[in-house]
Amino acid sequence: MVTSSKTVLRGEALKANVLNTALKLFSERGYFNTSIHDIRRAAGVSIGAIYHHFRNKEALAKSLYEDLLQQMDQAIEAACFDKRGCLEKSRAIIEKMFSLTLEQPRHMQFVLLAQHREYLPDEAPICSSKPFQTMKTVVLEGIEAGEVRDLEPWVAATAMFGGALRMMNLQLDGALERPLTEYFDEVVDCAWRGVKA
Amino acid sequence: MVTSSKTVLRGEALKANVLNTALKLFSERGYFNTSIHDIRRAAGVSIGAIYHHFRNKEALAKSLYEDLLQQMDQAIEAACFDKRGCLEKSRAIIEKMFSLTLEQPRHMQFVLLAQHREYLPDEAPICSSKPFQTMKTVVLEGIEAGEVRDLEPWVAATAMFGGALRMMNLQLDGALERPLTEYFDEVVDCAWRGVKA
DNA sequence: GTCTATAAATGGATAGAC
DNA sequence: GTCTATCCATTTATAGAC
Repeated sequence: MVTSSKTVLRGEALKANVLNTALKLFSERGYFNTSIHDIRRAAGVSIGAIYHHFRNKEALAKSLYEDLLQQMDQAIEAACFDKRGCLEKSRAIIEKMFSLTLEQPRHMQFVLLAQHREYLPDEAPICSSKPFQTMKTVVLEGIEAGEVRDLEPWVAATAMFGGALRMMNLQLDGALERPLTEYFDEVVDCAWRGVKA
Repeated sequence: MVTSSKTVLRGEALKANVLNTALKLFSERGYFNTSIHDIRRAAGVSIGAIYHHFRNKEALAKSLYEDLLQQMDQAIEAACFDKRGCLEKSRAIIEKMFSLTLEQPRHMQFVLLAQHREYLPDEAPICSSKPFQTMKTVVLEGIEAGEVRDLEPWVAATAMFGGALRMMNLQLDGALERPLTEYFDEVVDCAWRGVKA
């Protein structure tokens, strides 16, 4: 994905390089601590090239954010595609989110932790984004199927996934001694005991 | 707390007014979308007065952040001071955090959701702050007392409080139809079923 | 499509009067 | 302790050559 700085990129390849570089910088230092000049320098391209591909800095961030949200949603949908039942689907979702947090911490940092509304004023809150809707739906179907107790939908969803999301938070903050995946079974077990019928 | 703009404040009263104004703007628009000039205008004071009381913008934010964290910790400690047992203490903590979220959403937004390390580089991650340590300790004591299952400490703490924290998040994002406190009993019930011995 | 140079504005911070 | 005026660095974005 990261292309040698010797190679002179053009067109779509250059655009992809800008996106990768921007994601790296945004997730490491934050949106406001990253200037267009920082991206220009790190990507080895010119200001003009960046503004040719993106209307402004905000559009660049928006493109990144929406791409990553969509990728995350596809990963989650794919993970529970062949699973049946609320517990199995929830397990698959948490397992996938945990592995993504370990494999692509920057992506997850940028998507989950950043306060996007500070620089993307028109963006909906992350809790109403597709991946989070998917999680809520899985739990709702569990209630209808009688696998999950008849709880208020938001309560049921946060009880099922809230602990896992906090653990991802801890991993990204460097608070955990062992890699996230080693806590997986206990996390799912606690959440399921909390909501199961 | 908010003083009339007609009143000309001086000394500590002026300083307090600057802090209140800064908190309001930081929590509404974010740290980077708030300039010193914005604070000056909204507080009805001069740039010079602000820089007399605070070394720079970062020191102002740091003062706010640490004050609020301490207030939150005191509120939590006070809430479970006279309670006995992990369940009762956890209930009291969540109840207090829920009411704070409703009464002082800006404070909680600034303390819990903002990415402080982007502008306070030397600050520890929020998960290692005093209030979060208190929550973890309460659960740990529950394990030692045999009230809570023998879980990995981080898992136990996130299972007990992760759902509640997500619910606070939803409230602050305006996703909930009813006020947070109405979900209280179900939230605590789910969390406790997840961890109890 | 990509480059360099530069415009235009903003923001943090200081100086010095009162 | 507070004020006004101003400096200087940085940043986003544009213009125009290649």
